[in-house]
Amino acid sequence: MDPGIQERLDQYIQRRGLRRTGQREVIVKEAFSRDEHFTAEDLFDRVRRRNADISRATVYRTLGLLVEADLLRQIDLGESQTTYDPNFHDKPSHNHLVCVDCGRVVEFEDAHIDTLNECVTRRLGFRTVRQTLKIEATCEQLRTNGRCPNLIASRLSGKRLRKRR
Amino acid sequence: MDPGIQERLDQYIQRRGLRRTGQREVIVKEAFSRDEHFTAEDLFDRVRRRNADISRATVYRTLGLLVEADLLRQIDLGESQTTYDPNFHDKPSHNHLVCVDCGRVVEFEDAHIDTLNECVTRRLGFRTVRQTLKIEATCEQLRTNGRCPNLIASRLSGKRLRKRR
DNA sequence: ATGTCTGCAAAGATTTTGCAGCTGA
DNA sequence: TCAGCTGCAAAATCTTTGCAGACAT
Repeated sequence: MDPGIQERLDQYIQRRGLRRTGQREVIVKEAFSRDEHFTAEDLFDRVRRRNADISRATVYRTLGLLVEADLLRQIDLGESQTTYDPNFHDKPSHNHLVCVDCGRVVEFEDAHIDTLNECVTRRLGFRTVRQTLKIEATCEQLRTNGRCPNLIASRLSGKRLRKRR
Repeated sequence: MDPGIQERLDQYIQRRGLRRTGQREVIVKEAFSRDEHFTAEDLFDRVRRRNADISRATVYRTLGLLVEADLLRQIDLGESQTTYDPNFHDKPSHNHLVCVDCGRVVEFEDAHIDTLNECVTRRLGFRTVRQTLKIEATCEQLRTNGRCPNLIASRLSGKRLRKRR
């Protein structure tokens, strides 16, 4: 886990007169231990696997805290559960491409996109606070070769995107 | 309401062997009677106001139908209820700017954005199916003049954005 | 000391679904 | 006719909350 995360969280906690607790420590460590997106339930399961004594409510409350502290971001990947993205600290302005064939999510940054969006926003009389770009796309390999390595991998791991409920 | 909507819906209904019912007619007419975004509950209320005999379940089911038929699009404006956008038929590739000051939503199109995103997608080995760009921004007028007409208007109508639950 | 956190269980909000009867093609 | 549609109420899903006791500072 990027040590900057813990540092920024500590600052946030201090500034607001909150408390550093064992539960928060475990949850935060787990949330940022991988750079995968996750849902509240995912995280609850992961936390349970290493420490059986944290309640679902605390996980939800800590997620709220991390979002307020701007360490975690809620993103919309088209699923019914809220998804959290732990990678905005390293890549503060990244976008998401979701493969409709296999559900794989690719994160990418592009300065041109940021610049262009900023221009459009200015022209409309606003100033950008945050932008969210999601591209849903099909895999070109699957299209031309009839198969795509991600599709196979995702079938094996059961990771195809659920439909919005 | 754009007559193309009804036409495309009829086609979809025919192709899939579905039925044209009175309830669907009312719901569809109401959904596309304005170009505002709405939630299932909003639409249910509007429908109720003109015809007291349609159930919430039918509204939900019809919304699902309209999304499948690609006449309505689910969008993420940061609220807890699913929001539907009836304007994708007229403007198939528009984006959303949400003012964080007043909650106003501005829809805009920009060919440059589309082109650029398409390029990036290609470079990543995919082909775009759909893109969703949401820009959260502050009002420049509010910033420089200390006030913004939309903020005032939105306060009057109680339309500030709810926080994600 | 005292205001924050936590776990629990209950409540809340939103959406989906099983079923019996109704209706459009 | 008969598959699809509807309303109803119940269920399901996801998230929040009130409360009493525990804990951090």
